[in-house]
Amino acid sequence: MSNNNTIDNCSTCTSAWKNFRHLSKQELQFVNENRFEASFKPGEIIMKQGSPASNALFLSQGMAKVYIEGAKGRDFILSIARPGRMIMGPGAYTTSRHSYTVSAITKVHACFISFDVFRKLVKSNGEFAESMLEDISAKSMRTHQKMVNLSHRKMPGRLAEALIYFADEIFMSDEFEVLLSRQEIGEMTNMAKESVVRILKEFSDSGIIEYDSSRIKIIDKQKLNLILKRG
Amino acid sequence: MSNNNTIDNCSTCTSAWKNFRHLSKQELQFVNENRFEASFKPGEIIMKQGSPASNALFLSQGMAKVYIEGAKGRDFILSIARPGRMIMGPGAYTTSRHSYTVSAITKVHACFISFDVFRKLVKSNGEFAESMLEDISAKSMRTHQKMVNLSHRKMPGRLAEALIYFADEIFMSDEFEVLLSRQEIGEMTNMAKESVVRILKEFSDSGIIEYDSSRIKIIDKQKLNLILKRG
DNA sequence: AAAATTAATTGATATTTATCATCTTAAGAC
DNA sequence: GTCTTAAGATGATAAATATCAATTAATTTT
Repeated sequence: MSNNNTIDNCSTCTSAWKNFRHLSKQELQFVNENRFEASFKPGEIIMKQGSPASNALFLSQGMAKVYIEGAKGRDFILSIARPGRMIMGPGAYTTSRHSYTVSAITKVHACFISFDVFRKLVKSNGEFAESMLEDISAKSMRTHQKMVNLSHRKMPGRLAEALIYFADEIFMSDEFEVLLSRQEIGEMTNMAKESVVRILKEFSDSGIIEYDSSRIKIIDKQKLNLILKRG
Repeated sequence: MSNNNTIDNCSTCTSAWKNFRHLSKQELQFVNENRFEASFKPGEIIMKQGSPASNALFLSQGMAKVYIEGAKGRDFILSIARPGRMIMGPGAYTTSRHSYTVSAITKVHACFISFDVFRKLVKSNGEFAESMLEDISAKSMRTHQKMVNLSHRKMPGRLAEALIYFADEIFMSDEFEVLLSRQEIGEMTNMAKESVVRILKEFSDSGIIEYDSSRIKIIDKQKLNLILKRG
């Protein structure tokens, strides 16, 4: 009764959020009954900054970019979203507006879970509430780290950080197809697209990476980590 | 039974955290029984990054700077803490280490509340758990905003932001004694101390502010807001 | 109050980084 | 497949910003 996209049930879903382990069968069933699915093509917007934050988002397939739309049309990419992670901005508990935009960078299959469900579970299930705090705290921690890194490091350090982020946390491999344009890598590292191109070339010239347009391979991770450390 | 420093009880404390309103009398009493107080002189460290995160911190008097100690001794000031706000970094729910350092910039009287108390209350009181999420979300929101601002704005915009932050959120007046050195203002806005001096002077020359070393008065807030908007 | 230390200021200069213009290459559209 | 458009690459230049060196206030210590 399921095609290759539709998800039968949260309890059997392989991409289910790990924090759901704190829910009882009944609670998980409650979640299951209050979710809906949708598919997106690359480039499509899944969640729009400023729109009412009525749902949390979970990807079951594909990847998306999470970004803040700043003034004058300048975007700031916060992270790349993948299955298994909750996508719920701080707006959910403050302004009730999405605090960032999420758009698909591959084909995406997504699950929306009503925020009312979360609210209810947080109030009634202490373990779950705590796990929510843990999740949000972990994100906050990364944000702090990222802010300091952006502020204290020069371009090579910032780009090195992004490459290591791709390799270790997104693609789980030292060789990968970036999916982001140079422009977008710049929006992640606070660099002009031309600077991304130039420093990528520098890295290539000094044997740290090899690349062929969208395919990047980290050759000398030690050196890359050194650049990261040095700033 | 109380000198000018000691606090009798959370229920009568004028600086008590507003989220404690979600607690029952018994729960508030529980908090009250598990807190301890301490005083600090300017410059003293109240909470040290990396040390075990066993307590949440509340100021009952005075102000402190909250900062991340980055690599190579470079600090990054996140915010100025004042009474009425909870000071608990994301480390509390993740690494169990303080994720930043807090040090007094005036005489400070502070209240430490064991983190176990919070953990217990979060699990047993859904309203309180929700209010914790709200508090943390609001902080996270600001952090996002700050990160984008630091990345997208040039120095005048960043300094304008800091001045407006001081006036509107810290000193509640357009004229104030900064308390932070030029160096520290730089650590907040990601500028070299010399650049802080120069842009402060620019603002003064164009009639936006007046200043005499540590005392700053905002004359033309409209223009300052314009600089903020323009970036 | 004199001495010593620290912070603020200023000017000169070097570094970092963005912008602009142009060209090339790759990817879609028909 | 050719045309069109978007992305990538490169060099030249300008703008933003940090660093260095020197000087002048402040502040603290003695």
